[in-house]
Amino acid sequence: MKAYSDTFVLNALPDVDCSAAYQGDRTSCPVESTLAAIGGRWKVLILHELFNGTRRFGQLHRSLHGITQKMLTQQLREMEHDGLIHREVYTQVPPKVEYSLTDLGRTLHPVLDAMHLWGKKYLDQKKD
Amino acid sequence: MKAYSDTFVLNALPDVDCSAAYQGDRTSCPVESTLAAIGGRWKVLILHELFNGTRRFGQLHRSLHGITQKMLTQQLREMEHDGLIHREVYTQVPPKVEYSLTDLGRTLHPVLDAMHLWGKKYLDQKKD
DNA sequence: CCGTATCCAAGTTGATACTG
DNA sequence: CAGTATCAACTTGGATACGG
Repeated sequence: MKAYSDTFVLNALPDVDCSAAYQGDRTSCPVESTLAAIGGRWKVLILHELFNGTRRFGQLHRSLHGITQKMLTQQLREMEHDGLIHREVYTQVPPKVEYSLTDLGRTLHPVLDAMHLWGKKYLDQKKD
Repeated sequence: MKAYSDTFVLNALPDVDCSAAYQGDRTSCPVESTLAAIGGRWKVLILHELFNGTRRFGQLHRSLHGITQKMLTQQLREMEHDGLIHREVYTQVPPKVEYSLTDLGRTLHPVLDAMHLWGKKYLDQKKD
């Protein structure tokens, strides 16, 4: 019980009434906001790509095996709207569009890192 | 760019090919597994409750304003199946069922904590 | 008290074809 | 190259009623 209390800032959680988060929108609870920002079908994979550097639309399309153009555009637009990524359009023929992380987007790294660490432990444990 | 590289274990991410995660199931990438485990409509709120202690079904139902019995049962069953929570049935009349976090469930704390911290920063920034 | 069963509305994702 | 547009399939969540 006390195993985590001195390791993590646990009582950061209760300072917002997350139990009442669903009156109206889903953003009253910060955890829900984070989930909304990265919870899309492909968003963490897109973030993973962009953490490795700037990418063109076509590059992302080829890297994220199985994604359709529609979904890629849609997820990128949402992340741009949320301020996580930057979209740079080069007016030329043929067109060229580059996507990169914003400063805010880069601050997601510890979140993804925590999720990655837990996921690995979880997958290991499931083998038993 | 190097702002985070010495603060976090960044290159934990690329050791699994997350880009190819969607061939077959959605669990090849550890980050996706974590998302699957906590991504339900009410799961982080349920976890939040259970981090504060053991709860009866009715208690959860009252705390999570707006949740239906069907959804509460469904989310609890999924989390039980994933090994995050423990379900203790007391065979008595009227029936009594208690839910609590497992050890694995408790290890989610740093994840939720990271998400909570980021969400707060995100919500603050959106006010501008 | 703690559920299950059924039905339905809404949202999400995908397949496919087309365009500046 | 980097998208849009349209339609169909699938998934999710909720309202309601009933049961041990």
